[in-house]
Amino acid sequence: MEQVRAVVASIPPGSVLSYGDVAELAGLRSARLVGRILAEDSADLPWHRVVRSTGTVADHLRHRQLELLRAEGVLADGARINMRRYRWGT
DNA sequence: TCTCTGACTGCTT
DNA sequence: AAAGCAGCCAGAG
Repeated sequence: MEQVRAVVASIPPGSVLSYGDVAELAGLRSARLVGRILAEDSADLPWHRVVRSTGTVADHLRHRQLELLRAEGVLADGARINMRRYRWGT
């Protein structure tokens, strides 16, 4: 999980990754594990740059996350982010 | 140990 | 477009 934190911390502003992407880059097989790790402690991480593979976000985070992303230039089309455009490394 | 529960994902209805 | 379903990992009771 140290890897997970390292990966998330390395996502540049204006870009996003899906939980699955982070899991893969960190050498894990489960996207859910990534979400669980962030849920425990994401205080010093740019957690808002991690979204679902579809570009949507969990309800309890939707408002705050989209707001933080908007501040970095990642504009959401309603409640969904344009992954084709903002996904990191593609 | 077993069961339940998610900041998830891809596939099929 | 929306809802169901089966894998997925680790912590809590």
